[in-house]
Amino acid sequence: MTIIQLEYLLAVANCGSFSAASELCFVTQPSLSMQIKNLEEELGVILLDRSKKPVIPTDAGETVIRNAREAIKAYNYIKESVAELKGEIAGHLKLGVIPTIAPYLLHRFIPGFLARYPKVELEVKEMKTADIFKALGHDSLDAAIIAGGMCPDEIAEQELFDDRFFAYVSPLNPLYERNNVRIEDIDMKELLLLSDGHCLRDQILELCHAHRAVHSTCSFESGSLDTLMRIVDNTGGMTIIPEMALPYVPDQRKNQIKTLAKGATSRKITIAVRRTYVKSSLINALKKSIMECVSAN
Amino acid sequence: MTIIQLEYLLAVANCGSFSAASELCFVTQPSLSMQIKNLEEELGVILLDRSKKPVIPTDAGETVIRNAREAIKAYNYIKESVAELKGEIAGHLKLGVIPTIAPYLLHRFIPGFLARYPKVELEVKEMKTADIFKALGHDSLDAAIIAGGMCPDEIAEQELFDDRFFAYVSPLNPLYERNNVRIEDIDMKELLLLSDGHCLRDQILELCHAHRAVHSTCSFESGSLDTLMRIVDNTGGMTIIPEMALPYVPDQRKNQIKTLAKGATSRKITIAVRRTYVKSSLINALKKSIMECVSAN
DNA sequence: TGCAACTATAGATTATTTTGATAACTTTGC
DNA sequence: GCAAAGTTATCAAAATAATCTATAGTTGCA
Repeated sequence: MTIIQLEYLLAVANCGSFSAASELCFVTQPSLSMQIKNLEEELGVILLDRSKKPVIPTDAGETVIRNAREAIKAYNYIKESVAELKGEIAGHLKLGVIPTIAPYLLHRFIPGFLARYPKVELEVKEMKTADIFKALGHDSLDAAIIAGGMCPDEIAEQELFDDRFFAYVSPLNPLYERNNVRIEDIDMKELLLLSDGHCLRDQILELCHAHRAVHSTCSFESGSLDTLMRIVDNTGGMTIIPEMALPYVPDQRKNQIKTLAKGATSRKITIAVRRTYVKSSLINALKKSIMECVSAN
Repeated sequence: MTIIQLEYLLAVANCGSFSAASELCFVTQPSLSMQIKNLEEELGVILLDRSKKPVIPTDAGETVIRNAREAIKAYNYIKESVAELKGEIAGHLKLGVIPTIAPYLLHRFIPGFLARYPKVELEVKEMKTADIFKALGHDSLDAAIIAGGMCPDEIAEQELFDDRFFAYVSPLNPLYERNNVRIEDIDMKELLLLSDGHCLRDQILELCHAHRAVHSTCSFESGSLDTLMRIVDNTGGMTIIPEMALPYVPDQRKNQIKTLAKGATSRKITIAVRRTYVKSSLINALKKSIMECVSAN
């Protein structure tokens, strides 16, 4: 039983196919098949059910895969601890970012981060929060930038900064006349929201429901805040946007931005990592880069 | 960085010598030296200081060794979990037993245990409690049978049974006339004790000190209870022996055994294992075997 | 039935590990 | 200080293991 065999097994478990896994591992398919066969022979159990499409683990396979993930984590942590000891900021960092943060934050810290730590290979992926938690769980991600506050136990959060909410109101909307919008004045029928699965959507709904019991359906939904704002511009509606989106509102639209009155009208931006065997030196470097470019404002 | 390299490293760390480690790993010394060199090259740090005798780890080596132990544990646990899944009671079990338990318990359960689980390779070692805790820490032992109650945090105990204390009194001693001895009647000058490091010695001292503040030096010390009893027979002294030793007192000496009056006059016999990645199926089998032969009395 | 996509098998090739012999280096005792 | 003993490093050859290419055998789907 070698580390390579375990890595091949995890690759198959992750992508549900021998041939796809072999590409991921940069070997030919027979090579990978052979190693998995050897592993099964040594353990004396069939680990994968090849008759199913996609290939799924057997019960024994589930157990081995679960434990193998732990073992590989501990194994990788050895190299990591040495790098940290040497003070080297190097290695591969897989970072997830939620869609309501990515367009406003990524381009600000990534150039600086890469310039400062040239040995780091950064791989960024835009993902929704639920997928991020799953990916952190089986090491498809090392860390993620999310709106915090509802992490499962096995994920740890480090707070970066607070991100206030603002109303973005169409000139055709009666609220356009105000400079400060009260939550209870918002007409839910005119509130445009992100599509399901975006945590910003849930946060905004929660914000509104805290002030009124009505559960209203929304007239339009989109996956992108920018799209949402453009729709607002051309209808009588409104939406709620985070502070980090403000600089990207065109100047002639700036007067459509309204502050929100009182209450917990903000989200916390955090870095989420799994609790065991994190690439702590890389994460700290990342945190430093983000904090610097945020506080530079 | 392969598992074998890590195992070689741990072997050197455990025995302080390349050549000794190579015997332990069943390879030649050049082979082991080469692999360690490769590991050092890959990690980019010197792990072992060869100038010292015995060879000691560098600071980086300490870190790597610590993390490698964790990784190897997790790695071994994979096989173990499969064995457990298959319901197989098999594998290698390294068991430590303290000297005041070994001669009275081992021979009773070992034959039955080995007969019942023929695939288990049992390796028993008589060790003092402090050494057992250390050995459990770096996997030189899988489990141990000890007198419980003072385990460090990282060691877990499972209670087996209670073992009462009895007085074993010389016919020449005034207490010989009694059937029940009170702790406070014992003359510390006549109490023979095991040599330093035996936990039974500490337990008895504690027992006596709880009843009187005097701190007396003992006139004689031995490493074996049997020796102690033979000395008692031929002097006017006495000692304290555990219940499990009673059947091995010769019949003509049985009347030298006296019960002890009230108080916590017993020790708890427990199985100690480290908290992570234990060979739980093996341990359970062991526990079962011991409990059966103990309750058979 | 036949095509497409997938996994298994086989033999040749390449890479890695181990070995045995030996050299270089440390300690220890005299 | 200088052998003698013990320990680690080096090197080329042999043994072992992993990979590749090519191909055969599956399975699912039209």
